[in-house]
Amino acid sequence: MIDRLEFLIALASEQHFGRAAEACGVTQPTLSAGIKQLEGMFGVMLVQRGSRFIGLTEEGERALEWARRIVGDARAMRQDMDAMKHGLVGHIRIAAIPTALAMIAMLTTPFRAQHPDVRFTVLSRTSVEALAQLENLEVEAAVSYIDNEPLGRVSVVPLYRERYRLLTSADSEFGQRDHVTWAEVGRIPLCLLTPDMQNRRIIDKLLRASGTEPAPTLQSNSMIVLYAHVRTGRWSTVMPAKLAETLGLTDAVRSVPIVDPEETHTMGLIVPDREPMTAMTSALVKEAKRLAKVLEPSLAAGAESLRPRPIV
Amino acid sequence: MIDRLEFLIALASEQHFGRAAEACGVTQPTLSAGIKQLEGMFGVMLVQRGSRFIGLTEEGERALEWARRIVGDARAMRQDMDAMKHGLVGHIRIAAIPTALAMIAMLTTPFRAQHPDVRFTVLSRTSVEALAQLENLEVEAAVSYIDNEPLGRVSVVPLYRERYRLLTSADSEFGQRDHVTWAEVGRIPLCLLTPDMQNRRIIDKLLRASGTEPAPTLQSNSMIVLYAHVRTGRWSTVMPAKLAETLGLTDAVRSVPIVDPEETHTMGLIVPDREPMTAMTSALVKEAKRLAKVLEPSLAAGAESLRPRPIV
DNA sequence: TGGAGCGATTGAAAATTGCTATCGAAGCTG
DNA sequence: CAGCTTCGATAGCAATTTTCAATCGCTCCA
Repeated sequence: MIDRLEFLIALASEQHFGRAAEACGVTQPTLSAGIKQLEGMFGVMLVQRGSRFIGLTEEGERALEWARRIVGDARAMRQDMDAMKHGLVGHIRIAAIPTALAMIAMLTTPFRAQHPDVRFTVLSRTSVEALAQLENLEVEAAVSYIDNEPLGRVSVVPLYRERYRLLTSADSEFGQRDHVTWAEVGRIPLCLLTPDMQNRRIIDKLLRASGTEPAPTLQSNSMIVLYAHVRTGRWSTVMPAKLAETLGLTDAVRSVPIVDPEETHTMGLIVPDREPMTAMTSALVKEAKRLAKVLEPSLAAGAESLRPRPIV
Repeated sequence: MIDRLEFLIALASEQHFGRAAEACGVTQPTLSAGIKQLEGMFGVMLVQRGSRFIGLTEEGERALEWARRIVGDARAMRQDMDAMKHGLVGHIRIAAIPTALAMIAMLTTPFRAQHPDVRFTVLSRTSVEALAQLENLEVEAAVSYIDNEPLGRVSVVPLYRERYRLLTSADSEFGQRDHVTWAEVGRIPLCLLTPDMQNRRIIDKLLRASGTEPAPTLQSNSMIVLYAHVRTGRWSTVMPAKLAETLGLTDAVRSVPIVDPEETHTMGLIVPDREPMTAMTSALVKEAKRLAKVLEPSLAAGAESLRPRPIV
């Protein structure tokens, strides 16, 4: 039964019977039959039938929600039983947005000190991709904004607030200032993330609110690229303070707080809302809470509350 | 896989391989092998092996939590797909505590008007039994106290507050009063529910707080028994106002508010906290919210809030 | 010490599963 | 529009898995 549900998930994700089958490690007829079995068992069509894959039916979409949940729990159960066997052993995959990548080390390093047999995969993703991967069980956790775009059915641990800095060379127009306004930032040429990144959208919004149309002279989906350009002394960029600290400043590069408005956005660890949590997830959550206490005590205090009872 | 998990649940509930097998509709060797397969798949012992069933291991208990969840979701998925097929058809089982039994009709009647193909089973249970049955997937919903003893992983819809009345004959000591105190109630002979009922424990606590030791002259686990005794004109009892209204008063029986302290306890509909909810559950929740608005507008207002995002 | 109860084991029958090969419909191309 | 490709469905067959009836061995208790 559960393997059929995996077929459905794969089919929805690949939108193609053959590729879905390959992803599941079975042949196409097997996957085809599996879907047909689900349809028979429920007595409803799940996929729109045509000469090729068109899409799921309404019932199929609903079934997909359940399938994701059940398959997710089944995998979590496996992981959890493994953890009961050997202590925490295994693999955590984390999807993080580019501006959060540098701080992941603050999470993974103390975690590994406590659980040496856990391996990590950290993926750079847009916030939308990160949530999608969490949903599709392709990662165990995500680090992204938790106060902006709507999240799905997840639990969050607030980690810190992003405060923005202008990174610019010491001898540039604002290189010696102790703060600049967004309006001023808007006047100089910038390297920024690509617009699929939420950080870029936030910066765009702040620039527009201050009356300038964002027109970066260079954009990339990697912070490394932006930073490398700033290091040449000829470019500027905007990045969160935490990230600027991690990258380290040189004599040539200064980090200038941007004010007016001094807007902040909260970053957090996002994990599937599953009860019981797997031992792995709950260890990660525990570490994240500890980290939050260090990074931003005010946030952490609020997050200490127990899980509220859902009132529907 | 899922059927094996059902084996585990049945085994935990029956504490006996043979009976568990029967409950699952398989033979004992099949169930035995199923459990062994789970153990093999996870690489851990789930049951304490001995000449007879002793209990689950620690890992087994943990696995049981997951199994309940996964099996519950799988059943919910089936129900939900059925509902998508024919509209709302099927069976809702509700466990309610005795003092709430009368108001169930206010939930089921309008529900059935909208969904004529749904059948109901309403079971009278103690609050502890009701929650256990909800947990074991033996009922779809419960109606019980939501502000006293801790609930499990469930969603609640507050319905109304229980306010207590003395039901007594018109010609008895307090028959003409417009209120009595708990201390006064403690002085007269009462028929009360048995102590396994939470309502009884609440009343006991209130009586003790007012300085009398509860010593009912008759106790029963059925409100009907209590009411029948009061109707004879020779007995008194304490019951929630809502229930007293439903049973209807005669000239001979009066309902006197009890004050000092005028304590109230909240009753609510309790359903599994599952996302997505089945069509059935969500229709029931919707009806319960509507009912709450009629019964106790102040409560309903608070309950309108969306499900809070869990912050762990 | 013998019987009853419980769970494990065994071997054979039955059911299910998954594969290869192939088909037919639809879309694309020259 | 013929030929080619892609996609999903179907058929037949081999392998695996599942289930059951029968029975065994252990333990507890009378």
